[in-house]
Order: sequence, then structure tokens, then C-alpha cells
Amino acid sequence: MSTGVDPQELPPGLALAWGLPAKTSKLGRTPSQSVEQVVEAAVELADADGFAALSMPKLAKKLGLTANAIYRYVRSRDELLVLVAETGWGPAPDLVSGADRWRTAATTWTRSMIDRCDVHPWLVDLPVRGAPVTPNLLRWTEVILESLTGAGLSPKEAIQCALLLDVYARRTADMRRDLRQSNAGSVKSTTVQDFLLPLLHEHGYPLVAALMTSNEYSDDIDDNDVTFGLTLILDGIDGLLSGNKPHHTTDPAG
Amino acid sequence: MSTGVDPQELPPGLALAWGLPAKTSKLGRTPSQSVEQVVEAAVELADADGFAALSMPKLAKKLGLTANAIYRYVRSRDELLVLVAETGWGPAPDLVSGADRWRTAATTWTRSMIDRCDVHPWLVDLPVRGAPVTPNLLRWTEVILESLTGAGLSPKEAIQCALLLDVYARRTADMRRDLRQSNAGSVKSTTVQDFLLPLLHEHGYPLVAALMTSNEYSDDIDDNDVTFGLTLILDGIDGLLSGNKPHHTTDPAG
DNA sequence: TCGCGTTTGTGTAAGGTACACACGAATAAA
DNA sequence: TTTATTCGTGTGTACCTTACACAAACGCGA
Repeated sequence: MSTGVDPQELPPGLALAWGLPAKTSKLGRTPSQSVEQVVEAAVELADADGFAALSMPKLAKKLGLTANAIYRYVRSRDELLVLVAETGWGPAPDLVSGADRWRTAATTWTRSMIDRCDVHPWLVDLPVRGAPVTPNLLRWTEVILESLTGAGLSPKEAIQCALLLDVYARRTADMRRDLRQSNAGSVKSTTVQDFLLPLLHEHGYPLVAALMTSNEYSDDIDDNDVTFGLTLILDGIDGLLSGNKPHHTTDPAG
Repeated sequence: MSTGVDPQELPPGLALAWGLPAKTSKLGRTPSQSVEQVVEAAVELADADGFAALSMPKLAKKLGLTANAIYRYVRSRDELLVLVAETGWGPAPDLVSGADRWRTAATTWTRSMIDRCDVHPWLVDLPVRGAPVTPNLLRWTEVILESLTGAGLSPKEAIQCALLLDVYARRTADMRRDLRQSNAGSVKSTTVQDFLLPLLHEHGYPLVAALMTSNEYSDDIDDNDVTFGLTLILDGIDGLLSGNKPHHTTDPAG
């Protein structure tokens, strides 16, 4: 079991995420909510109105409490966000095992991340404080590490590659969401293009201007686009595995 | 020149970033500041105390004004942030030209981004609303597109690859900063490890646990690490260019 | 069984900060 | 003088968080 570490000194959410409080005393007034219910309500709130709407007063109102009462369940808003992230990402996917199936595994993993961001678009907005420390998020890390090290990568290489896949998934989901709503601030907007295109031609941005006019600058991200970038990364990993990198071993500039 | 688009309807910062106000009338009270001075002060504020300290009241106090007065120079906080980003990233690097030098160019570009994040660590914290629309940021985009299309990539491929490099640079800088400060919340903390390690072993996270104990999970990101990931991406691009992708053309799972 | 202290949850109120706006005073050119 | 523009004061709203008092529920002793 766990050592005698004081939960108070741990980072926000760590103790709660691992179910550590272990509320033994059944004394006192029974809580109207549980931590799980609070987090669940927060998730619903973010699902409905976006990450910006996830405030303590709004959450309290949704639960029929005052803003203050929330702090009996979580110590701070940061702690709540950690738990919300843990719940939002949910359990990690099951990946196929076997050294020759690492491409399938990595693809599944990355697409699962993007899928989760489609389910909970606010996942992209959650601040990332550092390396994951909660069960679900650690499981996501564990399974991709298992696939990559199983394929022959060193632990350190595996982390680097996992990070690359993670970043790629998040950013892809982010852009896809931005383009999907396509509000007035988007580059797709005719007003923006009318303003920007003359300036681009005048100040020497031929490539950006061409992309903008051909609408390739802000088109939707479809499945093929995801596959494209993913293939590129996987090919890079593959080169790393087979050791026959096209040009060099350490110097990327050449 | 520009068309008759109403600057009011443009996204925040767009008009100001392109120097559009063109304040012709010299009537009325002379402003005590200029937009450039306001933005510069905001940059200094963020440099000194981090992105969180970049608030309108604090900025006003630094300039000897009230919070309200700032809104005479920028329409909203979002507009200020757009201009701050434009100034913070600064001018794009000059890249070597020539189809056979694209690796050098891409490497320079990526390392320049990371360098900028070392100069202004808060750049990573700035929210990204969508595709860049300001002169400096568009120049960053233009130069990398020039290198990649010059090497033989299609415009759409070039954008995808540029995005990948961009994401890699930002995330690398982000992690490096997080590890550099290495505060109590970090995984490096002994308290966290004392709490987490038994749980990891108990619940079946052998790989993460091994990495954490060997301290490879939270080590600093040195130059070799940056080179590693960059090489991987560039090798992926190289495979795209030469058309001899190791395994497949479209399906990354295979 | 009853009462009491203890423990715990909740509400009220308040402090502190931030973004943003309405209005009038101050300023300086035309 | 007229007019346009900046600036300060004051206001309003919203948010995170804490301090304090009250209310409820349980265990224990009488």
C-alpha cells in the first residue's frame, strides 16, 4: 500500500485521483454530493458550454450548492481540473501486442486520443501542468510505452516518440475543433481574407497567400490528413527502429 | 493597398498588427503612450513575472495609468495578447535556400522557435486562437513553407510538416521550462515519488515506474534530446520526399 | 432512551483580483 | 470657440478563495 505521505503536501488532485481519502469516519453530516458527482457535473458543464463555463459558481449552481461548498470536495480549482482531466480522457485503449504490430498500436492510440477530444472538446483547453500522475492518464502512457519498447525502442526513445504522438493528436484535435466552429475569427472568414490577401501580396507572402486563396490554408482536417501526419511520424519511428535512417544518425541538419 | 474593410469587424489585433489605424487626425489630447509602448510594457511584465501576471491593472500601473486607459490603445485583452505574441515571437529567422538544404533550414527554424521560447518563456502559455494572421507570425510560416515546398513538397504537405515542426518546438520548449523550474508539483519531487511509486507497482504500471525510478521520466531536455525528435520528424519528411516510405503509402497501421 | 459533544457539511459574508464600460473632466488641435 | 480625443473616477459583473457561524448527523455516556 502507500507510504505515510501527507496528502496535503501532494500536488492537487493526486490523492483524490487515487481514491486516497478513504473516508473512514462516518461521523457528522452526510455529504449531499460525492467527489465523483462533483467531477461528473463539472464534465457535463464543460461539455455543454465549453471550458470557459467551468467556473466554481456555475458548478455550484448546477449542484444546488453555493460556490463555497465545492471546496469541501476539492481543495482548489486546480485540483478539480486535474480530476476533470482524468475523467475526461477516461480509460486508455487496449492496444494489440506483438513487436510487429506497433504501427497498428500507435495508430490506435493516436486516433483514440483524437476521438476523446471529439467527445470532450474542452480536453484540449485543459492546462497541462506536467507529466501525468493520475491512473487513467498514466495508463495511456503505459500502454503506448509498452508498444514502443516492445517494438525495440529504448525507454527514453519510447518516451520521446510517445510525446510526439501525444502532441500530434492534441494539436490535430485542436485545429479540427477550431475549423469546425469556423467563427468570425477564423481565417476562413471572407472579411478576414478580404483584408489580409492584399496585404499578403503587397508585403511578400506569396505562399501563404496562395494557400489562402486556394482554401488549403483553412480547410477541414479530414481522416486523410490525420493519416498523413501520422504516417510521417511512424515512418520516422520506423527508421529509428531499423537503424537505417535515410541520412544521418545524430545531426538532423546535414 | 487594403480594401475598405471595417477594422471593427476584424479579429482582435489584426488591424493594429498591420499598422492599420493610420491615425490621421492629430486632434484632441495627445496620448501619453503608443500602442507599441503598451505592448512593450506588457512583454516586460510577462518577462518579469510570467504570463499570469499579465493583467490589465498591473499593466496600467506599470505605465502610470488606470486600468481603463489601456482600452484606448487595445480594444480588449485578447487584442493585447495577439500583439504581445507578435512582438514576443519577433521576426522569423533567415533560412538557407536551395532544395538540398531543406534539413538545415527546417532545423534552424525549429531551433529558432525553441530559442524564442527560452527568451520569452510565456510564449508557450499564450493561447493560440487559430492560424497566424500577423506579419511576424506569418513570416515564420512563409519561410518554412518556402523551404519545404522548395524541397519538393506540395503546399498541403508542406503545411502539415510545418505544423508538425511547430508543435514539436512548442512542446519541447514547454517541457524544458517545466523541468527547469522543477517545483514541488513536478514528478521529480521526492514526495510525489514516495507516494506514487508503490501505487504504480501495485496497480500494474511497470514501465512508468521503471522510468520514474531511473529518473529518465523527468530528466532535463538537453540538446541531444531535441536533436533526436527533430531527426525523427525530418526522416519522416525525407521519406515523403523520396517517395520510398518504409512500409506503406496511406495506411499507417499496416 | 435521551442528551451532549464531536464531527462534518452548508450558507452568509467578505476579501481580493480581474475585465469592461459609462460618464464627465481635461487637453489640444482646428 | 468648436471639436475630437485622452484620461480618471466610478460602476458593474464575474471569479477564486477564505473566515466564521449555523445546522445536521453520528457515537457515547447517562
